[in-house]
Amino acid sequence: MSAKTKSQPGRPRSVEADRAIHQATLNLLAEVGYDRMSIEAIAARAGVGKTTIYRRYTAKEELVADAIESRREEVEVPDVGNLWGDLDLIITSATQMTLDPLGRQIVALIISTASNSPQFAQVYWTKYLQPRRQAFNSAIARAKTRQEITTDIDADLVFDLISGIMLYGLVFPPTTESYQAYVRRAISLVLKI
Amino acid sequence: MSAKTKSQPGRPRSVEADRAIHQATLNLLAEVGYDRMSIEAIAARAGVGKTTIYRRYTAKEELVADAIESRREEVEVPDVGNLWGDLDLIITSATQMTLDPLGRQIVALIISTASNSPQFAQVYWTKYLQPRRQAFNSAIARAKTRQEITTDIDADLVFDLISGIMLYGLVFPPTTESYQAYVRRAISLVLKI
Amino acid sequence: MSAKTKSQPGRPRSVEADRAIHQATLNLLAEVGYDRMSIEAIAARAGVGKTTIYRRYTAKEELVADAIESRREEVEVPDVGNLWGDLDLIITSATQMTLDPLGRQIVALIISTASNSPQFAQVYWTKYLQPRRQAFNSAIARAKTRQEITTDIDADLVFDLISGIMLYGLVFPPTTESYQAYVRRAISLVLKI
Amino acid sequence: MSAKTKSQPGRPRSVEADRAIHQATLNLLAEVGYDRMSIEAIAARAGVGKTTIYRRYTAKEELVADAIESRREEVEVPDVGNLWGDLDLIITSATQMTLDPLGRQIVALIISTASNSPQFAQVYWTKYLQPRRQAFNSAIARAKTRQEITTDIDADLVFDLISGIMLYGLVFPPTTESYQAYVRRAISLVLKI
DNA sequence: CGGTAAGCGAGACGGTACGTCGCGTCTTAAG
DNA sequence: CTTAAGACGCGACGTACCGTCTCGCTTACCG
Repeated sequence: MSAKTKSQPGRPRSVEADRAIHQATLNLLAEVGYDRMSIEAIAARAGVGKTTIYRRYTAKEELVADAIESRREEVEVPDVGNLWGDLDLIITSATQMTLDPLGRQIVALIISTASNSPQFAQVYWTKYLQPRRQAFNSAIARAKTRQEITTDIDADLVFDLISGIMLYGLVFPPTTESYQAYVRRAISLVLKI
Repeated sequence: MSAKTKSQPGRPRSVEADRAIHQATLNLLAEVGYDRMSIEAIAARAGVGKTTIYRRYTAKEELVADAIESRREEVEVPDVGNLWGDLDLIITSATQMTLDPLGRQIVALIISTASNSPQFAQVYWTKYLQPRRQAFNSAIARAKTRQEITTDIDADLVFDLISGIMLYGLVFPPTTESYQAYVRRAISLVLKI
Repeated sequence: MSAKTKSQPGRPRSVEADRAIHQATLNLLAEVGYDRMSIEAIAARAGVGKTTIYRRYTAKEELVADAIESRREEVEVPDVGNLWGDLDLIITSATQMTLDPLGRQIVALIISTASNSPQFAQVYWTKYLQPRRQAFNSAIARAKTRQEITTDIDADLVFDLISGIMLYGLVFPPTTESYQAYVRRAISLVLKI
Repeated sequence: MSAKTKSQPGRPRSVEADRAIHQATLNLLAEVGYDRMSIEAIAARAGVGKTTIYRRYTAKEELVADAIESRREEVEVPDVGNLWGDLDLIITSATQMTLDPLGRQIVALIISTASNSPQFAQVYWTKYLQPRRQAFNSAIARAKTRQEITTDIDADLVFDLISGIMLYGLVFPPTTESYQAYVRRAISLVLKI
């Protein structure tokens, strides 16, 4: 008895509107950034009444979090055969997200708001951090198998340290070397290799 | 004699107004936070016309950066005789900044905006990070002298890693242990001690 | 059936707001006069957002012209049986308008602005001048019937002359006699009676 | 001995500044009109500090009245040998004042403010009306001498009626004939010629 | 199959804050 | 003691969005 799809009375919410709202939100986020992005502009861009947005979301945060979450985004789990190859892929994948304007805005937004807004922190965690942490754990496990790493390491803490330095490097970009080189140097130090 | 202090024509800007604006800005920042803080309210609180603020700053960022910069803040360079004692003092000093509301807001603000605004990044760097980096370097040097540390380490990079994990821990607070314990564990790992 | 009353989409404009705006405008006009009357004050007095006013009117002139026009004002067409009786009523009716503060302000405003603003001139013409001109024409016609007047006169031009002297007398009030006496003297001269 | 030119202590007021202020005031009056003309703009245009203006005048009215009064303006008293010739000259002289922008603004200003501001009424009276009234009186007197006019007329009242119709014609311009023709027709009627 | 109930676009509503302009006063140093 | 310059506290400007509220009009389902 699938009572799950119990239909409510009245006209159902339009999925077209959902899509249009998500799209408009992401476009505007990329173009003007979170702060300068007005609900009014989103509604106009999506060709939708403001009511239709406010019926779905009570706060701008919710709206944007949902829009970000709706983005299809694959995090590939690489296995190129050696540790540094895997790590480079992970770093690159994490970094290239900041290359298009939307990615930059999303990162900036997460940094800005994650600490205040569980909303965003959650989305960011499950959507971006979690998959990469898993990929990282797998890479480390494989490296141990290959005996590239012999010592016991706290993979989670190492991952956090690397995430931390990457975050820090975005906020205060290194001046004497490239971002990539800087991060690689940090990883070396942490992994003692 | 250089004519540096060449006086401009016209009535000079009021230093009283400067002070009042700084004070009102910091108070409101602590009370309602950066986003909800209106220029109008600052002017009212400071007993000053809006013009007087707009004459000095073209953007809210500038105003707040300047107000933060104007705060007298001593970063003591501790020397308690052993490495962990020194490190604990540094961590604590960095952490306790987030204890009063103003400190919390300032940190949140820096995290929020530093990546977008060179303005804030610069202030944060010279006012908060730089002194602590120096203190850290001294502590490491003393530890070497005492032979608590024998290996050669890249103190700057280590400092960045620690700063990074502290930042990361603010954005995604650890769930299974205290912030302090989390940071100590990370430092241990990085310093291999 | 013509589709004249084709209803626009969206929420219709509030007639309550219309009324409140008119009333507040007239009150403030009477209290402080046109120049010192701020849109902000009107909005506050009417319990209405500034936007609601700016949505309806692009200029203060328009707003005030509309408010004045909305005033119900009867111009009685007198017939007391002889010419001078009729004329006195017309003069009095025109004059007494300046007795309450609102009337004074409206007259002052029309005098001030009519030459610059077709807006006001039009309102004043159709609302105040036209009815009186008609009343005057009727009075003259009746006087001819009664043979109080024998010569042929250009009633419109005479009316303009009288209006002119009344205007002139408001701008440069006579010093040696009353306004009413001054106007009567002028009418005598023009009508050669 | 002539203590008239008793010199005050301190620096005397600059007559250059006086002239510059007058000139700037008249220029701006012509360009943007009385209402939109700001003291700040006058000071800037005149190359003068605001203080210098406020020291001389306490109100905008005073300033403008003084500037207008300072204008050199000749009202010629014509005598061309017959009444209508004289009258035409007077009408023309009065009318052509409204041809350049400054003239238009001055007339509009006088109409606007004369009834409220004795200041302006006085200036307008002595500077513009009085001379023309005298010219008119002379013309009438000469016409009597020439026996162009035989009846006794109240020249002052007639002048006021003509002034009135000219004012009225400026506020509500005649639509079926020229201003000049309209005024001539009115004069005919009043003078019964 | 016709009624009922929610969703929809549009856009007006009372507000708050924006950044600008001008007011009339004041404070400088220079003359 | 005046001057040019220009900062000051203040009040209003006209605009942009906020989140809420009507409108007339679809949609769907349910009895």
